[in-house]
Amino acid sequence: MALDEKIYELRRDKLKQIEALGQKSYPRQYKFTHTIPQILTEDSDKTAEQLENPRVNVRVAGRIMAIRLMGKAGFAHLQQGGQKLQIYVKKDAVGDKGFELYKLLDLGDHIGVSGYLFRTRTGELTVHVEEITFLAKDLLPLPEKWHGLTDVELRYRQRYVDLIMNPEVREVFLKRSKLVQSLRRYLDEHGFIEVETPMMQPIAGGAVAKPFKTHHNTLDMDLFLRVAPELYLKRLTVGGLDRVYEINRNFRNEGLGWRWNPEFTMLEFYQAYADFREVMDLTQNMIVQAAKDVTGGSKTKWGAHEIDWAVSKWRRMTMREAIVQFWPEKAGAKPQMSDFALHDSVKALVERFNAVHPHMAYDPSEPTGKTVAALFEAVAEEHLVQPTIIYEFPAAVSPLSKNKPDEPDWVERFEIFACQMEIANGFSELNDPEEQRRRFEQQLKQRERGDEEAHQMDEDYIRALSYGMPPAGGVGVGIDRLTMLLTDSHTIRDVILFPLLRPEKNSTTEDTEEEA
RNA sequence: GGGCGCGUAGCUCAGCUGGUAGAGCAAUGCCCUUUUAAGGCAUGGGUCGCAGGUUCGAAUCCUGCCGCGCUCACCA
Repeated sequence: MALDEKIYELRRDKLKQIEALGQKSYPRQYKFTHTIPQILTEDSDKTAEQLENPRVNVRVAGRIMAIRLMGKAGFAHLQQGGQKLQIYVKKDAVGDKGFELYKLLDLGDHIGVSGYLFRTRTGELTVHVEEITFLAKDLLPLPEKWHGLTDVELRYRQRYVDLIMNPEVREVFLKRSKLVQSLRRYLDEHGFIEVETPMMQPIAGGAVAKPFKTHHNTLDMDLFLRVAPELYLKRLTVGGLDRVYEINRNFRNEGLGWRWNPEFTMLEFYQAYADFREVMDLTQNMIVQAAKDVTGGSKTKWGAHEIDWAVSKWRRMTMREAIVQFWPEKAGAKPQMSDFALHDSVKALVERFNAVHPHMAYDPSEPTGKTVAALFEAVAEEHLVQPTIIYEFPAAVSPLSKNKPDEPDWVERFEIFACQMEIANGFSELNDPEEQRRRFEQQLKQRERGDEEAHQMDEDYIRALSYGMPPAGGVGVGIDRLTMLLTDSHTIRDVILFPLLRPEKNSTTEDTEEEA
């Protein structure tokens, strides 16, 4: 028998002994007067004398995270809400049965105690226990108290244990929740309504990405998990929902990395009668407000960098300006604006860049605009640590945005970068159905070239646009990445509670697969 | 998918040029009525990721596989 199985059996045995003492093994509820965080905020400043007169009586519940028995008395630390409070259990105070119960308790058990607060000889705020109530048993041993749980794989697989042992993990997810709250509040206050659109779609549109495929049995229909809600949200602006947003999951069947998880959460919103500049400003203000709501200030730490979210500190430049500004000296003279217009001059830029840098992928048969966008990522992205707005994107990588009136190969689109990550993407929405059809047709040509990520034709979307979509600006914001920025997390897996992992060996899922 | 690294007790980790497995915490028993990484004495606990190979002998060397991490490529 494995050690943890032995401990499991031993603890089941103790549970029976606890029942024999008259305690319920799995009671239904516990009426508490205080939470542990509450006691710590209310009573941490009180002196020993102040706690004696008048006495502060408390009933609190928590999980045992440390326990020390010393003959006929003992201490334990209870944890609740990520915080710990010490309890003192004396045989004289809890009686024979109460002390028998105390001796049967293990690390990880849930108990409730009633008693009064006092300070120990060393000054620690402690509950002098008069009654212990057993609440639930931990049958499996918790990780070691000093080092805790550090194995990265175990932390992701058994996030419940990670959350018990590592308070900073709890903080990250509390901040993530605050972030989403803040974004919702901001949009609600600006007259947006929240909607939910299909995650299972017959055509996976709205972004350039490989979708996951699934199947509905009764309808005998192949479906895709959505890569973006975009086309559905814009159908809603056609329907008269002038300001809509959705916060939900997108699924992209692509590589994993520190910035990429196959399912990720995105905020998308659309505002009728606004262009890309107006939603750009709105997004910037919304993010600045969110940083304030989550962290309490306008500056946050990310690794060695201090990120200043104050609106006045944001930089704005066009994609072409960014390539010029961050062009590496080793690659020779900085590009001229006119170099971005022609296939051959762009090719020359790539060759100059690749000669002195790790090679960026380059396919001479791809549209010139696509190469420019790739060149931007290779040249500039790593320099974009402070919040920066990059605007004016090539039309070739923007099949859903409006053209710049004076430069039709470029579109009214922007992205927000910080800490070398793209965190938002927005544009003046293309609402001309005939131009949209031409864009889809261009994408189809890229598909024929073998680009699996290129957009498919969506006839119903074009039909919707044909009923007249108001001019609108729309934006997508990566919630996971924004959480990373605001919590100093350096991998997306640290801001996703249950990141995708391969199935565990000998797991039940594997067994059932074999049976099926 | 490519490259690099890791996998030893429930947890955190040692284990040398190959000689048959260790510590701390956790666990079990005993002592201890203000301790706090409590302490003291004693005890139990291992398919050294899996499968082959080399060898008299493998946790250790070799090969393959599985899992994880980092990184590169593709993508947000």
